Amino acid sequence: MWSPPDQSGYFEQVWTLVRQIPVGCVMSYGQIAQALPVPDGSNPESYRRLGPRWVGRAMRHCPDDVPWWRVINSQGKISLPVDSTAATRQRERLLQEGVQFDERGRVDFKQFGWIPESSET
DNA sequence: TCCTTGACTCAGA
DNA sequence: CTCTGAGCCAAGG
Repeated sequence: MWSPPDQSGYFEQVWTLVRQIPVGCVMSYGQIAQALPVPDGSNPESYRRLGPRWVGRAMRHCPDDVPWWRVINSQGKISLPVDSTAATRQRERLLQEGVQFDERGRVDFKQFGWIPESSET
């Protein structure tokens, strides 16, 4: 959906940030969008709405070296169809890394959520 | 060419 | 806590 002016560049920013998520931690699409700078040609208000979806799109096109499974929605749940192979694989990977799921299949951000150090070195 | 469909989030009932 | 509806733009059938 609605790509930013520089989709490729934005995607790379997303991937770069996702690659920084430590093992055993998770981030939401919204957090990622919020942590990234507002793309040129887009105002903060619109970006607040579109950002998360752009991040989601970036995840769908992410390279193999991006830990996409550490990205979930703001509800702490996997944002993929429950039946899908991808969703199952994501849950398995997170469990492997020590991320625990609620009885309702939710991850507690207070425990596993990761906030970027504002700006890394 | 028109219509459907998106790895989302927030607010309200 | 769970469920619904709105916001926004482009690509594919």
